[in-house]
Amino acid sequence: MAILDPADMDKDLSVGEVAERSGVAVSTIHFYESKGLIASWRSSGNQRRFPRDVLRRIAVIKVAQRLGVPLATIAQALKTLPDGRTPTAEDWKRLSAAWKADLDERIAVLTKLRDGLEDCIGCGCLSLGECPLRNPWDELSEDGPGPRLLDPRR
Amino acid sequence: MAILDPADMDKDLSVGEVAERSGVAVSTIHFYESKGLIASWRSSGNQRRFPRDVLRRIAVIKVAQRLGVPLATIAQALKTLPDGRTPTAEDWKRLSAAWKADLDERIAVLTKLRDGLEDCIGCGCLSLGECPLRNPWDELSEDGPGPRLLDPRR
DNA sequence: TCTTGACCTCAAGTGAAGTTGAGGTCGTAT
DNA sequence: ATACGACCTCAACTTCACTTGAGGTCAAGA
Repeated sequence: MAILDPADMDKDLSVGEVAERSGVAVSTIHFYESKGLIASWRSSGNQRRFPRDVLRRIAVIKVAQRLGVPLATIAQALKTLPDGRTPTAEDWKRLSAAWKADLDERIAVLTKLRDGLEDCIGCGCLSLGECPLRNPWDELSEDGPGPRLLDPRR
Repeated sequence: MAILDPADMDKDLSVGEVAERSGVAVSTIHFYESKGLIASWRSSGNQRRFPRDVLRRIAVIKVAQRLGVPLATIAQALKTLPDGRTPTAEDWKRLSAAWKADLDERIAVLTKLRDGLEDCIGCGCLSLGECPLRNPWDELSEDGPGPRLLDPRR
């Protein structure tokens, strides 16, 4: 099938077309479908057919991944949308704002870690109880019992 | 054996003692040894005995991990030390300075990502070619062909 | 008709950083 | 003498996000 034939512009997409247009591998698309992140119907010959908005869904997934959001969380977020619809601009605003908060948190943790490291490079002590890098239980990062935010790569 | 008997202060440590004093699991110590991060000799009864400086080595490993350095890299760094000695304050200064650069880089990437996201939350476009979040090939993070720094969780 | 290419399913492999379990040994306290 | 805890090895399992491979189907072009 010719790619980008103008007459086909509103037709659903095969898995290969989705792969080409979204930049992800075919196997990844299968995988996302198995995880419920995207959906397809089947042609008479049992081939997947994707509505065009799958491209936007994949875009959202990819951006969320760059933000460090795990696939399972992305899947959950997408399921909160009415009818499992593809995120509108409004939906995206809500989702991305939430994810941005996690990102902020992670940046804050890493920044504190860096500052602690800066203080510590000179001393070379690494002494337990004195060195802020040694035990994660101080203000460097709220750890210990209690709720835990998005894994800050501790 | 009583723990912390003053008479034993200069003896080598069993794996259980190392675990207790370093706060890592026994299985983790086995694992680190298998990866060449630490070393031990064996007692007459085939039990591991660790020189005391293993505690400092483990401290270095743990801090490096918090910085996001993969174990394989830590292992390599430790091997660059003469005789595979445990890092001195001077060694630590050198190693941690290098790792701090990676950390800085990661923070910079995440910060740019956040800024891009901030600009994008309002628009909700996610349009390829316009949205800075969509393609990682712009100044957001130097990708594409060429050397690649420490994986910025793309 | 035959071959090619895109597609299908399902199972298994990858790598990081360990954890868990089975089955066995060592040494000491009772 | 025996029980107990700490130790031993080795293999297999875990999670995440996929990739790879084997074996099979389907439709179109030469």
